[in-house]
Amino acid sequence: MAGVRLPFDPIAEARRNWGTHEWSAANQMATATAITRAHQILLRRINTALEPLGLTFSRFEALALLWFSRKGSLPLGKVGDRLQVHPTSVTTTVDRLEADGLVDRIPHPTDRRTTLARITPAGRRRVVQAADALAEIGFGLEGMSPADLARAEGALVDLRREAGDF
Amino acid sequence: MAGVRLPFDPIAEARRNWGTHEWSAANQMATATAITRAHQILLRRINTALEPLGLTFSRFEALALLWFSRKGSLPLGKVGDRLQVHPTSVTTTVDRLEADGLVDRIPHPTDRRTTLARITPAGRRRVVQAADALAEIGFGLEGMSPADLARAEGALVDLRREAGDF
DNA sequence: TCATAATACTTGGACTTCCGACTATCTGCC
DNA sequence: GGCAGATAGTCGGAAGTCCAAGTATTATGA
Repeated sequence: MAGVRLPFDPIAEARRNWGTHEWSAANQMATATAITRAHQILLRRINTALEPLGLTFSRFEALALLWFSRKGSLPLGKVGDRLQVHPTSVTTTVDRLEADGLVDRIPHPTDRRTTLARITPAGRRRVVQAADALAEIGFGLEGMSPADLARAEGALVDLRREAGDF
Repeated sequence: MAGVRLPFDPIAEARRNWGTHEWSAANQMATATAITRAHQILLRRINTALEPLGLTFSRFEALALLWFSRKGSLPLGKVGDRLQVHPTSVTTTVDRLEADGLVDRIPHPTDRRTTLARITPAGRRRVVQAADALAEIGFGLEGMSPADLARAEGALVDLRREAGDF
């Protein structure tokens, strides 16, 4: 809805409707749009690069999380917390990874409610290939200078922290 | 996959695998993650705020685009171009808006292939309420200072321009 | 002129995400 | 000890996204 050179009237009308918020609201709208578009671009490029490997970005994120973990396994709930997604999404994602033999489910040693997702040797090989493929395309961020990368990351830190991302 | 304090070994391992890309790749991964998380946070807050109005962010975006347009109507293809979404998504979105009486489909005056989506009076009333509701929550960006808003927007400009967003 | 290519939109299918509801298990406190 | 409430994961359903394929219409150029 922006990115989209907005004609003149609408902005004025929007400002009238938004009352005293006008300035911040307009800026927030512009930034929200920019983040949304950037995410769309990113996701499309990343999924395209991952597609030959039979992965999607969300499956890659889960696999990489296990890869990065000390033991190569994590409770499903922890995966959801780290990736900030709903428990249901974790179930689906792990289902797919398990069907492809990249991960398996094992019971938690002491808590019988808990299931661990564990990366398999095939999963480790695959995630390395995927990381390679993503590095190749600059994680979808080609077009951003090193300075822009740092600026974007820095500007988003407060939002993420305030939302409990870390 | 980050946001997620990464343990030590994995980073070193990733760097070995990513060969000469190490520096930029690590920064790109961090930024890609930041954008992804920011988008998740944003989308969740916005959809929550819009839910009582029977709208979602994508439906709001389409409705706002028509609201902002000079004639209150646009070809479906144009809507997709502006919002950077697949034609199929436009069809679905307009279907929903039309079912709710916020938009209607009318034939293009000269090109019979083309269909125009036109915002209805009810649609105009609804989009104003929605814009209000979003201004109320700062478009999901509460937590970001004015300086951060500008920084984020500025940092993402090149990415979007290079990807043909505007 | 008229066949071929391009454009506009829709349909069907696959994938991801979320929410609400449900089962199983653990924890805490009377 | 034992029951109430919290926690872990899964299932069904709704919504969004995309791709591939199909129909209709317009544009191109030999």
